[in-house]
Amino acid sequence: MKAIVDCNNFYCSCERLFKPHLKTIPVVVLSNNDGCIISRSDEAKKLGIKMAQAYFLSKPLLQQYRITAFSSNYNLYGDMSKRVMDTMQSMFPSTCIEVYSVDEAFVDLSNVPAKDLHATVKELKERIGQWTGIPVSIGVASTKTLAKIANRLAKENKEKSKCMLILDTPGKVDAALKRTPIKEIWGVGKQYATKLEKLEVKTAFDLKLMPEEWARQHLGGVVGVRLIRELKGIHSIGFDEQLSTKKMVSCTRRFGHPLTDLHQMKEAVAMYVSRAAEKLRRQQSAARQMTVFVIEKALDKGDIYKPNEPVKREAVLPVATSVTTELIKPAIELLEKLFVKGVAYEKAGVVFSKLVPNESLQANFFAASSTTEQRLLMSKVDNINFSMRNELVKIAASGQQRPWKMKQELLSKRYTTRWIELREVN
DNA sequence: TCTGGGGTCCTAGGACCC
DNA sequence: TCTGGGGTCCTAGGACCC
Repeated sequence: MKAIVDCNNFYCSCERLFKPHLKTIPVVVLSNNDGCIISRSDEAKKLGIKMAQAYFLSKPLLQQYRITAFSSNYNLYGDMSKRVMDTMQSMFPSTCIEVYSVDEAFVDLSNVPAKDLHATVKELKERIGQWTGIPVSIGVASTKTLAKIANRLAKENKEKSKCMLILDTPGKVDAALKRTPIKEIWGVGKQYATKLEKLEVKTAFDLKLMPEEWARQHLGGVVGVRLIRELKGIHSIGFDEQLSTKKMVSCTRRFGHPLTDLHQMKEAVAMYVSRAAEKLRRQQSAARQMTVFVIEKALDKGDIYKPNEPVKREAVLPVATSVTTELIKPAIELLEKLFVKGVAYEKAGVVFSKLVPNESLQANFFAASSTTEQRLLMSKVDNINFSMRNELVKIAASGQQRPWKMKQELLSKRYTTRWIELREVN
């Protein structure tokens, strides 16, 4: 059996942890730039606050119901996520845990005897709650896809399920599948859902009965076939123990307000390069290729917001590197080629791809590769930035004033990772 | 004024090779 | 009146996830 452990309304739960008076008050957390709502407490959901709603559009509703909003505080969420995962490791070997996202992990329960399943799951849930203060829901079934379905149903009625649901008989599985609309299945997005509904395939149970051949042709080939098998209880989606090293890393952001000035754009891009390069170094790899893109400010058409397509340029680097200074130069050159005077831009981004692990770096005979000193410098910068304050040490090209910086007007403190921001108890 | 950011996997099709 | 048949590698684009 496999379990999915999912933190309830994760970002909101993190915010509440250090503000106990918010326990019963509806809470939402905003995306970068305070753009839209990306996490809602149960109370906020009940009041009709929708996921991904634009913040400025929902403001009246938030005020009307006295909903508390926060800017996203990824330092806090990242640290709490780690604590939750560590707690799981206190009960299971790390080879049985697959961290799937910041707030979710799969656990392989093959070694837990059927009779102990319920008690084990209950203990896991309670221990995470006790040790970290984060409430979680756990779904258990024979495949990952079914476990996700179980988890969703557990959340649907928390009172009754106590945030746990184990689908351990064919009868329970089918009942669960019949209660699951097609669009709620893990792996079925909007496109597939529309396609399926036209064929009167409306629940997960209906999909399970579809022929695999049909899925092969109309549901993304092997992806669709795998999906149907998983619904049938045939384990078809592998278990990845380790956090695998990423195949691309990026840093892309909307500006605080649209930019028309090349100089400011350069600062922003230099900043994004620094961030993405840090990610490269953290996973000990270097990039051979980079892409820079910019997005022109969308016309205000009144009704729905439709962003413009990104305009991009790529560069192949002479040698793979993760040294910020070596990456900024080509990035700025790409930006200069992309930039058009008089155009207002709302967003830019940097993507590093063709990543190679540090240990297999191939020196290019014709290009000087990063010296040991440069790498050492980078690791010192990373250490200082990590232990002190974010960006205490930064590359001069990324600017001092930063008029392009994103908005974070409702930011909470980094209670768990900065001494200076520790919560005080009077 | 204000609408997130960062990833993955798969497929089709083109270029090229023998 | 009908163009060989495999391979491989690469890229763009589509779909999905949280």
